Amino acid sequence: MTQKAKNYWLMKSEPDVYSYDDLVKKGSGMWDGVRNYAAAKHMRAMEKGDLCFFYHSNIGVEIVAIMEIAREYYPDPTDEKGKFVAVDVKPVRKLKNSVSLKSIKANPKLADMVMLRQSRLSVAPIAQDEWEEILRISGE
DNA sequence: GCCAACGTTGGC
DNA sequence: GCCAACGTTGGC
Repeated sequence: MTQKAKNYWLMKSEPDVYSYDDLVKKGSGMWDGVRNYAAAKHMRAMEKGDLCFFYHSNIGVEIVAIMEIAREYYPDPTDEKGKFVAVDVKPVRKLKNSVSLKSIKANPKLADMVMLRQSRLSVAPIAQDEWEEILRISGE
């Protein structure tokens, strides 16, 4: 049974630390280690079944895949102070073609994306029309 | 490796 | 509660 996603997100990871292929290998993953209040706020708003782009920062610098929120937020076990949260994710599929930051910046429809306005934010919301535009660019 | 952007910390 | 100093992120 497929649930319709209510919200769309984007999460960044450095692929030499944790890549989409690592997530596929494991089957599912815990998204932990976020130490930024704005990012944590977004994670708290995530609902099971929401879809999320997997973005590779530093190496590649592109959106490579789609994943799904498999479990809503819970206290991040790696945060001793108990302030931050983690969510569980599972892979959905790789994009047919990765969407580079360059092509996002070049697209006027994507100029207002949160990830461009706040480039250092590791977890960002995506509007539905932005989501669809990125899928279109990726050749889906 | 550099540097801009920006979040966090700590003194007052 | 302000703000300067500092640390971190992430693109290039």
